[in-house]
Formats: sequence, structure tokens, C-alpha cells
Amino acid sequence: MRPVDAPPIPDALIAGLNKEQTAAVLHGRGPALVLAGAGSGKTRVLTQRIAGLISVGVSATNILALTFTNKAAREMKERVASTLQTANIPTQGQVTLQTFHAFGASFLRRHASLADRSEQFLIYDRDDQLKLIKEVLKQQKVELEREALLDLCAAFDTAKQLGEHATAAYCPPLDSRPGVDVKRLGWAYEEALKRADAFDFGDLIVKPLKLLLEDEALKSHYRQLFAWVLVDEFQDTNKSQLMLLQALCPPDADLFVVGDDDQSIYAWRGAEVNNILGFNQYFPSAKTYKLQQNYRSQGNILSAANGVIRYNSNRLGKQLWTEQDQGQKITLYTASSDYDEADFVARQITNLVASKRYKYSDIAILYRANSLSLTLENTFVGSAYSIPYVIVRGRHFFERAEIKDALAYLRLLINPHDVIAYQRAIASEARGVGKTSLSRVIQIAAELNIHLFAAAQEAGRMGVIRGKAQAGLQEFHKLYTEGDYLDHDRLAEQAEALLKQAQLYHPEYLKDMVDETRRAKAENISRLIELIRDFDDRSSDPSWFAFLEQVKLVSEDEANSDESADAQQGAVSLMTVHAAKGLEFPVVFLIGLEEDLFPNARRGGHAELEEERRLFYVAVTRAEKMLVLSHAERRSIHGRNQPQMMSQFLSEIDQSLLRKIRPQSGLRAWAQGGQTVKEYTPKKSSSRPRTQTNTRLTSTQTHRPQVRTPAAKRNEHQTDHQIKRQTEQQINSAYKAQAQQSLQVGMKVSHKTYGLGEVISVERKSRGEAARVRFPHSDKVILSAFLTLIQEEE
DNA sequence: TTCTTTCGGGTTTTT
DNA sequence: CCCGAAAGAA
Repeated sequence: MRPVDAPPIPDALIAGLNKEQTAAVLHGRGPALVLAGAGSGKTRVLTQRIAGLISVGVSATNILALTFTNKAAREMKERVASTLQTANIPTQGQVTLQTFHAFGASFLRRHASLADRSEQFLIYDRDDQLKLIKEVLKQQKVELEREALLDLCAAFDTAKQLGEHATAAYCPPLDSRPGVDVKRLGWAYEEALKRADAFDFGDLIVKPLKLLLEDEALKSHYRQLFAWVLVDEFQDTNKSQLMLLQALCPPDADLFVVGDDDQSIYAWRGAEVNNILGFNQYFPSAKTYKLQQNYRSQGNILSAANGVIRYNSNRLGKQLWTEQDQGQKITLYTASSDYDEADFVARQITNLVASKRYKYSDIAILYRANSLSLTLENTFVGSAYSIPYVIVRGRHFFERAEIKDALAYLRLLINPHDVIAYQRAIASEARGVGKTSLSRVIQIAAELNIHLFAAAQEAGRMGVIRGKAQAGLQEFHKLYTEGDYLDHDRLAEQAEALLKQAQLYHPEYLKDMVDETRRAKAENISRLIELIRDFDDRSSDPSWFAFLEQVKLVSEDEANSDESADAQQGAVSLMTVHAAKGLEFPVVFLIGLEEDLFPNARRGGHAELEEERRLFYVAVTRAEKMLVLSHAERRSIHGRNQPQMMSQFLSEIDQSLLRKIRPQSGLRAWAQGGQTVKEYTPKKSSSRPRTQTNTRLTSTQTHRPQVRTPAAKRNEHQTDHQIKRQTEQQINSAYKAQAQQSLQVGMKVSHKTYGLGEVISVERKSRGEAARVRFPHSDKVILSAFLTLIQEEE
């Protein structure tokens, strides 16, 4: 990589690297593929490489580094900066270090007019996308049921992942339906996006790709500008991302990609393992480097990982090794139930922390599906333990209804063409504008090719919309044309004024101690305003479109990293295996290792099973010192307690690496009893000598047959329904008989799923009386019959 | 148009 | 078992 007469690379940059890492960092000109196993110092190689390029005189502005997550981009930015500083390397300009999608977005902002959009275009996420497709179908007078709608959306996505527009979408089952023409719908969808001045996620890659391919001058400009391209997590690229790279990089370009075929876990969103497996076909002069020394995990953990991944056939083949000790054996716990599993995990964590060898923040609990966190949470906050934890869950905050509503209002500030936002904002309040009037406005906007506010006015003038609806629309427009927000300069103040005036944000509810949901709503919106304020402070050029782009491309914990860093101090991390990628922890618990759960039941064929196995491999290789695996013999799934089979991955591990544990006999007894599960109370902590008497308000008395004959199984669904109905009737009558006198505000109750809570109000529902109960993490309205009263005696 | 009830499905994973 | 969407009633 050294241009002639370049100064030698400072020793500081390769100090401490092993032979393979050094070779990769010092790679010369031309394409390179670095196969970097888990924990082999992949990020280090990338950062040292970037620093090295700069140290030999490559201008930072000529370097483009692409990652998949914002977390990775941010981390690498920091590490490059500190490396350069420590090694005392002067720099000019900035390395372009972004996610693929962020890169695509900034490319499109720069060339917006070429792509038929304004510079302020919005990004539509999956939700917006689905709504837009629904709108398109309505216009095209095509009726599709929900499933077909999802298929259509998937077809559009797939087309874009393959480097085409939605007009090339392909879905034979839909196409064969009378009146359905997928390609035509794809065309209409593209038109609708254009009219809404928006791009979907796929567009952020495809549109730049198309622009580069169509415009030779543009292409050579970018090829010159980004003469040095680096890609992280290359195994996760999809076809269109590879094509984009090919457009940016001729076959002999200085393209440096790092990845691990064994950690490719995003096939479901179009990631193409073959991109890494066949890298040498796309870039024939590529040199390959393998990093196989692992610095993260102890021997046994690595052996387990190697042992399992060995069963995959479609891989380049690496064998990780370490200089570290074998370490302790891997624990395998066979739990009798999901409750038992959670209790075991909680007990282990308590002991680990009590032993002072580990802090809470050293510990992570990983699972295949988000739903598995629930039992853990209840156990952690339950009476027996008190374990601090954080759930690492990407975009949760932005999925909340009130936040989406608020964002819809904000989107309209810069984009009066945004149909999805327009509909959402109008529907967020009862202003007398219903579906009928809304679709008239949208239709007029499309026909006259004007924006939505103008269309609404036009509708009024034409007399198509009258009365309450017209007044409501006018009121809504006033928010924007003569609203209070106009008095403010800063984004946060604008948002606050607009949302207050729109009746969406009521700061006075922040102190409302009676209505919990109301308060939570106000708190969330106030938090959104804080996020905007932060963005305002931090950004060099704050603008609404930049903020809204960040909302779409950056997940919640990344948006306010300070806060989440604080939160994680002294807390156990709970997350899905996908979310754990790229992270490491001294202690890792991997739970729910059961057939159909992990590997997941949705795996159709062989390829999917291999992906599940890679996912398992990723999970195992997160652990540094200690790995605890568990599976449960019974687990309640969708409210039904089912027997579970042990995951096949567990039997693929060399059994001599495992230390197997089972619950004590007492615990097994209750779990097998089916119905008695509800009676179980975790062992009480000795520090709280409070006596608790659990009195069930009602008893369902219904026992499902323990053994199911094939005939019974055939009718299972019906039977279950009948039983359910019966049970509900019993509950209702039992409730009427006795519940009334026993539920009062302030009482402590417990619920099978949510754990302990306090009654904050009692409400009347058609099915009986319900209580609003405050649980540690949420408020729920629950029928009294499903609550167990806890009487405390001092 | 809107509130209420019923029904169906079950996001594995996310830029 | 819980949630959201769709259909039905005021």
C-alpha cells in the first residue's frame, strides 16, 4: 500500500499484532479478503489499516470505510482517532466512515435531483413501506389479504436486495392471481415513493448503484474520490451491496474487506454468504488473509464453538485456536421448566456476584427470540432476587404509538408530500376526519399532483369535503401555516410547540400520578424532545431531515449512547443473539436451547439450519471465561405449556466439555404437575422475613387431559377453544360470586406472567371486573380473575 | 365517524 | 396468553 517515497509505517501501528494481523495490516495494493474468526482482532486490523494508510500519506478524504451497524461505525471512528493520536500521525480531512445505508443516504442527498427527490427526502422504514403499499393497492383497486401484502412487500425488498427496482419484483403466486400484476404494482410503488419524496431502505443502496452505473462521469468521480475502500462484516453484504462495491471499485481496486463466513446471520434480509465465499471470483487478484488466533475465549469455549460449526458444509473452513487455558467446563443446565431455568440463571448470577469475581455488567444473557426475556425479567424483579438488568433492544422506543404520532407531525414540517405521516398525524386525534375524507384528499393530491395540504384545501373548495371533516382539516393545517412553532428557532422548541398545540404532548400529565398510561405517554414524548435537543446541541448543522434520518437509521441505544452506557453500569445485559454480535462478555448465559426455538422452527431447509448453526456459533463465541447453556423440558409458548426437546446443537458439542446439571428433585416435582406451576413461589430471600400468603381469588378447576391421543390431537384446536370458553365462564361466575369484596386499590397482587404488582385502580369491563395493576415495568389492565392476591402480614 | 368487541396470529432476527 | 387489526354497533 506504500506509495513511492512514503515514510515507513510507524512501529506503533503494528506493535502487539500477531503475524497474520501484521500481514493483513501491511497488505499492499489491490483487493484483499481478511477472514477473521470471532475474537481474532478484526476491528483492530481494520483500524490499524486505516491509520496505516494515513501514516503513509494517503489522504483521509480518499478513504471510505463501510460497516453494518452504527455501533461499529462509531467504535471504529473513535479507535482510528485515538490510534492516530497515540502514534502522533498528523491528518487532514476526515475518513468517510459510515454504515452502508448512511453512506447511501448521504450520496442520495448530494445527488437528490438525479434520483427525483428533494434534498430533504425522508426514509421509509418497513412500517411506512407497508402502509404505502396498502395505499398503492387501494389506488390500483387491488385487494390483497394481509399475507399477500407481506409477500408483495417481500418481493419488492428482494428485488432491491438483488440490485433492481421494485418494477423487477418477482412473485409468481401473486402474479397468477386475476387482476394482479406484480411488476405494475412495483411500478406504482416506485411512483408512490417518489410522490411521497421518500426512499425505502433498499433504495438507499439500489438508487446510488443505479446512478453510478448510468453515469460514467459520476462513477469515475467516486472511484477517484474513494480510492481506498474498506468493508467490515463483509459476510453480511447482500447482492446489491456487492454490486455497489463493484461500481465503486474496479477489479484491481484497493478494496479491503474483512469478514467471517461462519458469522453470517442475516440471510433473512438478503445477506449473501456467497459474496464472501466467492470473493475471489469477483476480485480475482485478491489476496486472502486468515486470522485464526482467538484472543477472547478460553479453550473449552472455543472447542465447543469449533465442534458445532464443523457440521456446516458451506464454509471456507477456519479453525480457531487460543493460547489461553482450557478454563472451566461449560455448564449445561437441564431445567424442568422455563421458570426453573430463569430461577437457575438468577441463582447463578447472584452467586457469581456475591463471590466478587464478577460484576453484573460482566454478565450477558442471550436468547434466540425476544419473547424469552419475559420470564427472566419477572424472576429478576421478583421477591427472591433483585438483579439489575437492561434489555438491549434496538428500536423499541421509536415503535411506541405516541412517538410514531409525534414523528408523523415532525415529518410534515419538511415534507408535505408524506402520505403516511399525513394519515397518521390526522388520525392521531379525533378531529372528525375519517377514512373517507382522508382517501379523498390523497386521491386529489395524486390526481392534481399537488401536496396534501393543498389537496385538502382543494377538496374543500370543490365541495368534496364539507362540515366537520373540512373544519378538522383546516384546523390541522393551521398548525403548520400559522402555528406556534414558527416562533422558535431550535428544533427541540419547535417540536415542543407543535406537539403541544397538536394536543399530543401534555406536559402537565408528567406529574399525573393517577393515570399511569397518560403519564408514560407524556414522559416518552418529553424524552423525544430531549433527544431532539441533544441532536441540536451535538450536530454541526442541525436540520429536521438530518434528525429524521438518524431516527430511521440509528437505533435507540445508539441515539443516546451516554444514557445507555450509564444504564449498563452494574446491570446484567439481556439480548437476542443477533444483537450480541460483535460484543463480548466474561460470562454468557445462553438460554432456551430447544428444538424449534433454537434452531428456530421457521428454518425451512438445510441452508436455514446452517444459518441457525452459525447463529449458535456467534452466541457461544461471545463468552470469555464462562459459558452456561440451558434448555427446559417444558416451556409455555403462546400461553400453552409444552414439552420441549433439547436442541440438536447441544449434542453437537463434544460432551466431555460439558458439566451437566439438573434441578433438585423438589423443583422437578412441581414442574411435572402441570397446573401446580402457578403455585410455585421462588425461594424467599432470607433478608426479607415477611410472610406471604397466596390466596387465589378464583380457581379455574379445569384440567386439561395430560395424555393426548391422536384423535384428541386432531381436535386440539377446537377442544382448546371450548375449554377456554368454559374456563372463562367459570371465571366469570366465580368472579361474580366472590371477587368483588376482595380487590381494592393499593392491594398487592401477582400475575402469572407479569409477576408482582400493585392495584392502582379498579375498572369495569364487559367480561367482569378488571384492575389496573402497576407491575415493575409496565401497567396492565387485567381481569381480576387472573390475579392472585398477596396478603402481607407483618 | 368512533368506540367496542371479536378474531387471528404469533416479528427470530434489523439497516 | 397478549396484542393489533378488522368488523360491528351507537
